[in-house]
Amino acid sequence: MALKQKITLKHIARELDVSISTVSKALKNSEEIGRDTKEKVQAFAKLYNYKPNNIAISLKNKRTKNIGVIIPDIVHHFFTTVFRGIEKYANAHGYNVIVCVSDESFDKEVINMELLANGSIDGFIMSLSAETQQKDDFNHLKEVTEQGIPIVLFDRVTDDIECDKVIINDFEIAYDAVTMLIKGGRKRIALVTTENYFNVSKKRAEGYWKALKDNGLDLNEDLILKLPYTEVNDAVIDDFFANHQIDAVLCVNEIFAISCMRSAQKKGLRIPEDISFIGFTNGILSKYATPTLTTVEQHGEKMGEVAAQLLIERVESEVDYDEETYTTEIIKARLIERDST
Amino acid sequence: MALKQKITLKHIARELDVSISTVSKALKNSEEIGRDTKEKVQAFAKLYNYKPNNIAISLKNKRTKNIGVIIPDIVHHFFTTVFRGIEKYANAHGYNVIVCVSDESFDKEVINMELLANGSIDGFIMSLSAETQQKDDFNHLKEVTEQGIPIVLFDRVTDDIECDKVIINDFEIAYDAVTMLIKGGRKRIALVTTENYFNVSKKRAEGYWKALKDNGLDLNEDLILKLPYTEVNDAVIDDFFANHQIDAVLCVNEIFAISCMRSAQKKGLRIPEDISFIGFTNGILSKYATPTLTTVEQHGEKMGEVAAQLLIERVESEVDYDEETYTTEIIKARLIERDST
DNA sequence: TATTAACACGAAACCGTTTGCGTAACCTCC
DNA sequence: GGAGGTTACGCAAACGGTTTCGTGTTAATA
Repeated sequence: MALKQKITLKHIARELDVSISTVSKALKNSEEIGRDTKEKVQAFAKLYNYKPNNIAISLKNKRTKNIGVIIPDIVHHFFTTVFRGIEKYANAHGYNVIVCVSDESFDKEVINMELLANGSIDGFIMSLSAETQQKDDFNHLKEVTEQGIPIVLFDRVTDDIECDKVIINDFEIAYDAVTMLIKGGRKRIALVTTENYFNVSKKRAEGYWKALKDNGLDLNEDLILKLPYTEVNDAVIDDFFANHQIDAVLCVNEIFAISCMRSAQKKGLRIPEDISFIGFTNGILSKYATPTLTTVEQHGEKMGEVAAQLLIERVESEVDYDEETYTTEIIKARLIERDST
Repeated sequence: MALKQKITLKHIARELDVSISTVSKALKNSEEIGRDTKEKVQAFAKLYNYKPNNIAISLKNKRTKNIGVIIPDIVHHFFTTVFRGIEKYANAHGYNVIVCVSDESFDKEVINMELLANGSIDGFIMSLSAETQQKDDFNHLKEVTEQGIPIVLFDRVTDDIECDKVIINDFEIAYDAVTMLIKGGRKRIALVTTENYFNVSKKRAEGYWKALKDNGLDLNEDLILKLPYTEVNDAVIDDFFANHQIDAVLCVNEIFAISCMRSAQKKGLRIPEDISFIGFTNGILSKYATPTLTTVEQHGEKMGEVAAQLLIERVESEVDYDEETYTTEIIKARLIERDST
């Protein structure tokens, strides 16, 4: 479809028989331009609904007012809430958001970043894909930062890259959750988690261990179930519950928690009388499960807002730090108690 | 943060002592340029990792390779799946996706569209906000199409705008769902829906009516519950179930369905023995509810792909139709039977 | 030897804006 | 009446590419 001619400065200039620069200045209400001319130009521009071309301005300013967001998955409650926070803050500050989904794939992450890094965006907000964390390869991030494009990492971060970061206090909140279970009289507390290369899972596991230790409980490796993040295999979970004496479970996400609850219920256990459950991510599932699930609210929207704020501030700061100083913001998670505990 | 100088054609040209045009052509492997020069330029470009500036290309081509997506909500299973489809297809065809969330607000929808329409995108894919449907005001869409920017509407569409559309067969699938309930022996079938200004809800309601009528059942207005789309008020639902004899419920979304199931369960009804439930949107809730929910799979991802395809084809078609001919693609929904029926 | 075609490259326009600087025209004041 | 100061505007470069057309050099042909 051929675009119909949008009106440009040139058209206005030709029509009013003045120069392009005069039109430009007149529309900006420049002192340089005479009263009459300004009024004439502004009236004409309004009449024909002139809007400056963003692309041309981007080229001139070397600023696109676009933020690139790269997340592993969009059909995922936590990421969507973070995204909402980003979008909200960005929009309120005149920025648009370009989203790319890495689909947990290293290659897609690389490709997406390269695509966007060629002028399309002023900076990145991202959460690392599973594969990237597993490979432990962050050269694509390094290249981007070396080009002077700022990155803000959230949730799934890495120490290998120097940039602003936004995370939750995974260790502490897991510690608190397990401590709460113990205070409630639970002794055989299971942990259902993903592989360790997930930074966050690792920290949550450490919080779990520490809480057990601090309360005089042994760390029983048998009570730790590691599941692939992709597909929940109910048989494995059923097996786990069949072969272990468990009176409480900490799960690193909602789906794991719900699946475990179902398995326990199938086995005839009563929740929370016989067994308690705590999950991560205060999503729709936790709220509507039967029984409702006690869970860790990660304040995703807040994370997104903070991430966007950090990025925009850095993009707009004209200062060129000799020794750049990056901050890591920690969003305090909160335990929401419901019927599963 | 000051951007470090990215390498441009000009740099390469100066360095190799050739003209900018030669460099440009050499990198495009133009026949015009000699073998030696080409190799020299290409090697140099590779060495310094030259990548053309997207913005400059956009300005020249008047094509951004960006798609603007405007949806009412991002923290919503259906919209995220559609988005995933859009993103997937778009990315595979070299397009990026800029997302704006209207938040069900007319004003935000207008502002977002105006912002993006000034050169940032080649076309829109959108689903109308609740407020827009309620106000029945589509001038912002008209303005955009009159500028020659194509729009593809999905799910929440309007007849007032001539453009490509992607919808599901809401009427038929609601008809089928209710018919199934009737065949299962249900007689007092409730409909839990939103206000009528939602195009889709209206069509679903019509399917519901038709199925009742075709099977000799009376349409009982008492058995229709209209809820606000924003917040589910459990008290209202409890009230509804307390005061009506109901043996089956068709809900226009997942949340309504789950909320209703809980209310029925509270009342002591057994699902599906005493009462059956069917919802719309095959999301995470339907899958993990107890009992699992029979639901209408809308194939959101497919919708997204089709929408993206329609848009991209229109954007890339050079033809300027005298009488533009628009298509409305209907994605066939599918009933997924689970334990609630 | 003069004509011409092929080759390899550069100049310049263009996309739409912004902005520093130059300058014509008028005014003012001594 | 010339110096100096405003005022109001235009020119041109710049952002980073693409592309059309022109041209100098060489080699093939008449």
